[in-house]
Amino acid sequence: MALNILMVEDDDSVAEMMGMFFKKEGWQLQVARDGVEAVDVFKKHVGEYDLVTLDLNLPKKDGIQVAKEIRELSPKVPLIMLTARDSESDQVLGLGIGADDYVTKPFSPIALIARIKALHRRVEMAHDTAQATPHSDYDLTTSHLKISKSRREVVIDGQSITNLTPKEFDLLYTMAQKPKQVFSREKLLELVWGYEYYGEDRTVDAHIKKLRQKLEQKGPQVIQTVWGIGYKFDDTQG
Amino acid sequence: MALNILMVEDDDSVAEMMGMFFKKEGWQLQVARDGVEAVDVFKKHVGEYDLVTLDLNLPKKDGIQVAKEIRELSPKVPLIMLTARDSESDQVLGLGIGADDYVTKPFSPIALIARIKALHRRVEMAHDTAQATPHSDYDLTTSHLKISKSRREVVIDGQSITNLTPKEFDLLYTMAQKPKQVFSREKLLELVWGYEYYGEDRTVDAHIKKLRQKLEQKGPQVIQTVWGIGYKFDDTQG
DNA sequence: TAAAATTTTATCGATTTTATAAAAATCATC
DNA sequence: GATGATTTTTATAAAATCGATAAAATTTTA
Repeated sequence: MALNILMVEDDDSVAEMMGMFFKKEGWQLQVARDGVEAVDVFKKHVGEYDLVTLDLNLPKKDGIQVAKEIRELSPKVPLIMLTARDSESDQVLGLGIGADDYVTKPFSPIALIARIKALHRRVEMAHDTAQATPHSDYDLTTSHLKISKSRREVVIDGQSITNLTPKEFDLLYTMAQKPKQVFSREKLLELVWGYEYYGEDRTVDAHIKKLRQKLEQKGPQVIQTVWGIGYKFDDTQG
Repeated sequence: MALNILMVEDDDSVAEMMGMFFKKEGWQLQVARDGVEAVDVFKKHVGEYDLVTLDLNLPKKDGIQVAKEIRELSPKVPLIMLTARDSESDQVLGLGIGADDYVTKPFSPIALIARIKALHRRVEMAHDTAQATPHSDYDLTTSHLKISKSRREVVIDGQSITNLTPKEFDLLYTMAQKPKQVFSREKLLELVWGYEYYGEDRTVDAHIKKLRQKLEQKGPQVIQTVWGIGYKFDDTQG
């Protein structure tokens, strides 16, 4: 993941700090210091940025206006808004600018990086599935089950399951994407709950249990325990 | 996760409070009250701390200088800077010396603990290749067998073995990485069980026996006893 | 060949890990 | 805000593994 990021930020210290963290990740950073510069730079390199972060309070032209103009140039580029207060975040959402995420200041560099990775992963996945399943309702098919992300529905041996909770669905989908691969509880926490979540390993167990309950009413055992390591999805046996 | 943490903090009330919270987590806390003490303590116990938290504003020697000196002694030790909310220029300087995260004061104990856990997990994961996404299904192939670390699976003469315990798998993988090389029991204890483990040689024998049982049901003898020395992996004969 | 040393095998309690259920906390919706 | 659904935590039971020991088998050596 070698990202090219445009950061619109008037506070040099913030930009500089993020530059150092991005460098560690191997990412390129371009900084624009006010709204007018932001639009100019984006226009000149349209299509080149993988992601834009945008401060709401900017000199010369405010963040909302900049967001709108960027959206006109590139309707799909991932956009993260940086806002000073929660009330502003609500504003951003209310305005329907089409920001993909927002982060309130002050934020930790790690947190912003986590958000960028998560957002980028979402975008990549949407891209993949769009290519992979243009003719099918389902995003993923294995021996015994079919999964539709848009409908949040799982079909196991022809029987539909629509009552999975969000966590249950995400857990199943994450593991089913790589059948037979063993996922540690820590890895599942990172992939399903997100980098910024800090919970107990046992939480995963609890969700696995409920997921198994719902799935195994209607089909074979598809989630196996790998003792001392974690869990895996495999519906090719039994 | 039993961490040993060095907290460099001149405010006793902060240190004391964190001490209580860390205790709940089962973590060890060492406190240094000024910059000079910090470097002294770190130097004396170099390599022993899993993580250092460092206040930027310290008596005697400032946090930036302390960070630099700690970095020279241990380039990789996770380092979290604690900074006053409005001194962002300090943040930048602090981060220039390779801090891994920073937390702005005042912070809640829970938040700092969360950051510590996240950072520690990140460091652990960087070490841990077992959970990484593989390029191929198998990490290692020899005459009779293929080994997949991510699946914790061994295929011997085309037949899959998925019921190896963690120790059994690690033992096989360790030896199979260098076929024909003889490993003493001590060496295997070190490589598989770890440096800190002080156990009996016979333990290795017991695990070798169980491993052979599982493997030799489905294929040829792949682990040979080297009398008076130890064991080796070799599946080129038989 | 007999004795000594080493390896293999079998067994078992202690420890670690996982499953399950239920309580507590959080979140979302009206 | 109250209510119900979801998520998380906690407690305990159940299962599997680990590590030590000792006995049996094998190999070495005297």
